[in-house]
Amino acid sequence: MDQNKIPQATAKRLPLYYRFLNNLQMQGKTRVSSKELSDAVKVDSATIRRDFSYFGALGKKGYGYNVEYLLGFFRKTLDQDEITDVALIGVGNLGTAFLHYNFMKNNNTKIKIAFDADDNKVGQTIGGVPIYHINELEERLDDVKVAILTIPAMEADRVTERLVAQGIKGILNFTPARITVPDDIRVHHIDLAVELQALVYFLKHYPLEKTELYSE
Amino acid sequence: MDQNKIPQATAKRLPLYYRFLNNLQMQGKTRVSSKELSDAVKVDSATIRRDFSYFGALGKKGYGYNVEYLLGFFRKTLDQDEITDVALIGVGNLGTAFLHYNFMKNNNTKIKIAFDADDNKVGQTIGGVPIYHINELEERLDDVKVAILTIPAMEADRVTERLVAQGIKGILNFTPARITVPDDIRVHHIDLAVELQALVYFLKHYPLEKTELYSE
DNA sequence: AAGGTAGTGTGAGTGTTTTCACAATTTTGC
DNA sequence: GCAAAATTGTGAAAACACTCACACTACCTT
Ligand SMILES: NC(=O)c1ccc[n+]([C@@H]2O[C@H](COP(=O)([O-])OP(=O)(O)OC[C@H]3O[C@@H](n4cnc5c(N)ncnc54)[C@H](O)[C@@H]3O)[C@@H](O)[C@H]2O)c1
Ligand SMILES: NC(=O)c1ccc[n+]([C@@H]2O[C@H](COP(=O)([O-])OP(=O)(O)OC[C@H]3O[C@@H](n4cnc5c(N)ncnc54)[C@H](O)[C@@H]3O)[C@@H](O)[C@H]2O)c1
Repeated sequence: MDQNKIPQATAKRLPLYYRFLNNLQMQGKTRVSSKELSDAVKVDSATIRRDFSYFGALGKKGYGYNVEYLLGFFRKTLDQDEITDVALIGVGNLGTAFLHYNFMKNNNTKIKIAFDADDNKVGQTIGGVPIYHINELEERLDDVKVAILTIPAMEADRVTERLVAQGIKGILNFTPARITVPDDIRVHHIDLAVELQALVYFLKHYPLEKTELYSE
Repeated sequence: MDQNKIPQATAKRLPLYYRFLNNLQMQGKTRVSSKELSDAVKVDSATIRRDFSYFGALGKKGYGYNVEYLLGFFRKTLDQDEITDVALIGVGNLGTAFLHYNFMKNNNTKIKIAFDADDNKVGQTIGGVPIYHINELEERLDDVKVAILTIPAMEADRVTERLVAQGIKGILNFTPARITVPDDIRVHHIDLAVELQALVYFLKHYPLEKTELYSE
């Protein structure tokens, strides 16, 4: 839809910039430099300028960026105006935490509906989100296009297939299973155990001196 | 300590390989090819071979890799023999989920101790992990070197400072705050709201046809 | 209204990661 | 015991990402 000239790495940082700009605005700041932004979000200032430059000249030389303007620009770019509905599959430990949180603080996504296989959970409402039985997936999902997967790894492939059949286009997968999907479905894996192990590995094997290695 | 010739990107994939090899072994498989691994973990087979090659020649041409041998090798490389103790700070929605889970299924990390500021939580034990008051951090932390941060963003910087003062070397930060640390402390951010927003952004703005874009 | 200052936008350079593609080698089946 | 099949390990190329460094310009101060 847009020019997909924007590098993947840049796209991943946009939500971060957006959130920080929001904070700035709430604090009443009207201008900001790439240097200040850099200190706050821990991304090199040249990288920030480069990132912004993919969208054109948003700043002013010798001045910096106008917070209001930049924010307005990103709001449009990130489609912050329309809310994207999300379905959550699996109301266990993690799923429940997400329902309570619900990603609504300056965010454009909202968990609208949840599913679980456990009859004790079905019928409840957590954080304002109704929980239905997974058997009702096909009739209840409507046209939700994004799903968060927090079910046991064993179930992941089977449920994924059903989600895809219902027209889901994006999946945020918290299970350790690397799920298989058609090419036009986007899956982001967040594998918390791997993240923790990787952190430990880096601590043990990498020179822990100078040059903080940025977050991801 | 080790030769840090291994690329960052490779290091992040190691735990993933390790876990999958474990599964294979439990299924009784004795050999595996980079192609099979590729299908399972969704990483290009050439990338897998390259990754392995940093550790020397682990496979045999025309045959593949011996699961037992490879697993043994990674066990040593990833220090799976010794368990790394972890502290969890903030026993709220997310923190509680982590305590219940505790990363112990084929993993080398264990949450050993938790802290919270809420007196109602202090004194409890969740998933076998005792919860102490954050005021006791300095006396109770012992020589734990890794912390998981699941407190409100507002508190992040203040608590981080205390953690660093106590000798913490690695932080897995789930708060949206980009915390500031000395250069020799490693921080990995996992920003769930950003992940979700980025997924939505990709769905809307990137050609959703062919070529699945790899996870992480 | 002019000179100093701050700070962008970007060309060019560097570093990192992925992918291609194939010679080398072992296994497998006959 | 030989030919075909399988699959590694890696040089080389391509793709991607980050950073340097500076010309340029808008703002600010006096
Ligand atoms: N909790 C953590 O800290 C943590 C950490 C890392 C990874 N994970 C992964 O996240 C996933 C969820 O973890 P959890 O701790 O929340 O597990 P959990 O067991 O607490 O929750 C799983 C939920 O899914 C439901 N469920 C089971 N089968 C289902 C199905 N077919 N359809 C719909 N719902 C179904 C269960 O009823 C349960 O409520 C797991 O794959 C786990 O490996 C969790
Ligand atoms: N829950 C989610 O799904 C989710 C999603 C994205 C991001 N996050 C982030 O993760 C963090 C935790 O989220 P949550 O939902 O678990 O919040 P929460 O409010 O449920 O839990 C926070 C816990 O930290 C404790 N706490 C507060 N100040 C403390 C201090 N100084 N020291 C020790 N403990 C302290 C509180 O008592 C509470 O138990 C937040 O920063 C949140 O923005 C959460």
